[in-house]
Amino acid sequence: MANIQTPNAVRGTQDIIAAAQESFAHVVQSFERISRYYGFDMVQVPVIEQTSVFARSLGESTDVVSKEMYTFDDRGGDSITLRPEFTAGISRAFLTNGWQQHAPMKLSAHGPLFRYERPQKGRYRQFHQIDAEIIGAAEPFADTELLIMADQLLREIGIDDGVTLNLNTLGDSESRDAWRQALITYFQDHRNSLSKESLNRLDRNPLRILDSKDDGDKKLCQDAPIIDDYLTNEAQDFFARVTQSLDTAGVDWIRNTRLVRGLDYYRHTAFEFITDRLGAQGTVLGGGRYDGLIENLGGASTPAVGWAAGIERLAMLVNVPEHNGPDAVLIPLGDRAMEAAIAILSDLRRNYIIADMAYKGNMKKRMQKANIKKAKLAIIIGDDELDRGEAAVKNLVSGEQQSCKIDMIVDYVKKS
RNA sequence: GCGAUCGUAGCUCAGUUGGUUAGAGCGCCGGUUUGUGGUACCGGAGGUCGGGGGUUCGAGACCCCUCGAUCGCCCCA
Repeated sequence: MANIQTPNAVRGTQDIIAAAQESFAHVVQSFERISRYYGFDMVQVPVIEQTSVFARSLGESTDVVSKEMYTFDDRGGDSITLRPEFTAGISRAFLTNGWQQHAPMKLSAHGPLFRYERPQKGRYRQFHQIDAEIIGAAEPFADTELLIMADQLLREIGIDDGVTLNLNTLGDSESRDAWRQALITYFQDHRNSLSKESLNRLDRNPLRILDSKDDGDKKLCQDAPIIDDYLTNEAQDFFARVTQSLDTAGVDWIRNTRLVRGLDYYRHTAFEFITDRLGAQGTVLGGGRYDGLIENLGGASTPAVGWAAGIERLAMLVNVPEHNGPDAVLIPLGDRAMEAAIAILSDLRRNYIIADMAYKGNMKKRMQKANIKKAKLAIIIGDDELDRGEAAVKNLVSGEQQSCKIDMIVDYVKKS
């Protein structure tokens, strides 16, 4: 062997097989199915976008934009960014393709995202999300529909009992700005008791202080102004209609007045489905309304709502039952038998029977292989059987063995 | 970006205050069984102890650097 240092996988990336892959696929498949039921169209959007797509929409001062994006100049000198989230790219697609004509549009997507963060459990540099957006709908029903859909998804993948829907409103721009100002004033007055991190947040993202895990901050937040006192009548009404519809639909939720979202574009409804089973990475699905985003990208004022969920995080909570082994494993012995086995194997598979072949080693090895794969039947073909036009079929669960005409094997396997 | 813990065989781990040829279980390969799996018994292969440097007569163990993982902060899905 050449003395070459094998390159490692890039930090924060992972290779997913076996049970983890099963769980991952289960989440994606459930999402695809459910999004069809809810009338969403799947979209594919690029993994790379012009950097400005994200810089303008997420907010220049957010952590995602200011220090977590994979940004580089391509060979033509354009600034390109690997998408750190879906919403901005989908909004860009909405504008550049003239999809306004289809509004309101219900779109869903899934795929890899990239953020340059310190990896830990449930947090990776290449990670994957499922994503659902409704663009061009200002009605509270759009918010509700997305939440009902999220709730159904979590139920269907079987993790709803460990996850709680936290709901809040950030109000319209007017409410949000007034509240934000009141918060700044309040925290300015108490800046001596703020933690170092929160002092930092005071300039960049004061709403986030409400999310602080520092005990001193938490205490301070109890008496901080809450959004309810700053909501306009319209904003109040909007939120009331969302919560009422959720109750109508039987979706459980709790009000969390300290829930704010990290990205600048959120207005009105903000929500997170939170679990305590993933340590620091408790948010499993999150989103809200982003009425201002499309304008930030140079489009006409367009209301929109959406959410995204981390596939890895969901997959870690999911319990996928071990899938069955093949219905049959062929065990040919000798060259003639091999040819016969290829014919049988093709025949089985064309009849939608899960089948495989053990073609290495001696008889014992091949039987072991069939056993390890958890096959129901082993179909043994040697020269003796071949001469009689038969195969020996052994039931690996009961241990019983019978012979079967080769042209009857498909029927035989189907019946057992 | 900050703090803590960790990194020994394919996997999970043991390795005493630094002391000869670094161990176990599982897995893998072979045999008991040259056409019959799961069980059992016997044998075997497999390690530059994450990487680099240093201290020492001697380093898997101690020190420094580096890479990676995990946990927390931060951030977020």
